Amino acid sequence: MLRLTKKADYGLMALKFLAEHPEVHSQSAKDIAEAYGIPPQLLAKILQRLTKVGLLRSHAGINGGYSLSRDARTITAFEVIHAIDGPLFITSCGPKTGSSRSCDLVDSCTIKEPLSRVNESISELLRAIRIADLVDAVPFDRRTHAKTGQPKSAQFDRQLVSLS
Amino acid sequence: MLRLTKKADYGLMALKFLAEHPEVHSQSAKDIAEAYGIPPQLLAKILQRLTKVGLLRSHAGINGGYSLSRDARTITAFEVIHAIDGPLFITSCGPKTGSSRSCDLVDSCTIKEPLSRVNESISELLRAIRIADLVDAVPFDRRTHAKTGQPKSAQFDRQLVSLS
DNA sequence: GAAGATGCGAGCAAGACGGTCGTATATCCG
DNA sequence: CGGATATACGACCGTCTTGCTCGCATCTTC
Repeated sequence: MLRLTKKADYGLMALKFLAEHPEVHSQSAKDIAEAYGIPPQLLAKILQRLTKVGLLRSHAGINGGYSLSRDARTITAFEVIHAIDGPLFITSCGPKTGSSRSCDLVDSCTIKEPLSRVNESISELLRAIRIADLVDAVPFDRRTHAKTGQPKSAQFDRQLVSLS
Repeated sequence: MLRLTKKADYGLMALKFLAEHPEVHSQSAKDIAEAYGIPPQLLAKILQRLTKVGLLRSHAGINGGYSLSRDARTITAFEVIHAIDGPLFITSCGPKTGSSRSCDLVDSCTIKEPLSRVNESISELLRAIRIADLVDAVPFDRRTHAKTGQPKSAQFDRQLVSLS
């Protein structure tokens, strides 16, 4: 499984949408939701959460809506996912006995430590992906014919290529 | 969350346990479960699934149990997770309209394609980790003092270091 | 044939997830 | 002012997943 939630998907899609329309001052949650067929009220709540963590700026009132609070090239997928889904642990047992329900085999779980390094790697992977990268992305079938001169995000490609 | 299930954790722990005790011909599910405080019946089902995909060999009867069907250095974490949790997709929408419930915005999901590359990267990451690597793993605080001459799995370290 | 093991299906409680509703509040415009 | 449009927020709810148990059949050794 290892999949992220629909809410995180929606959040990323919304940020991408905002990044694609920089000329519009602010887009309402309803507008974005209709563009993708997302339940408007659900998206609204997601955008509110993204606003609370400072990724978005909100503006109420007529012609109000949301806008990116930072440049799309500085917002990482990790931030978005973390804001919506909370901290990600590949191990089922969280690292701390804090707020999260720590499983009862914290001491006997011999596998948690080596996998926490994988966890860190995935985090770094997501930290290397920025909203701007999603905007520039090209479908696979067109990718082969794309002129590769000066890609927008060299680090993004390097990260992925080095692993495949 | 992006975490793998407890079942996958249990499966990896069990395989690691088997890899750590190569001298014993076969360990029963009950023995392994007691070693880690895992519900025996649940672990039994997990091991049965791992047997069905060919990662384990089972033997019924008295003094029966499970044993690795291949060398621990050839079994990847990806195989185990895939066998237990099924295929992993970082996007909430599966790639095919097949068995899995494909979400209704397959066409409007503009984010699925770029993230599928991340998905592939994570797969490669897990494919690079073998059960033998889990056995050799050393806790972090002891890791700094460990003599690094000839590590057991150079590729494992290289993969992780290159990302952190 | 009894004991100890796997194989397998059904079932079940708790929680997560996706989504809705209602209401309060802020802002713009006429 | 007052209506229209938007965000802010909490409560709620149905459904699916997850973790786990139970029961029974089957296999194998002593």
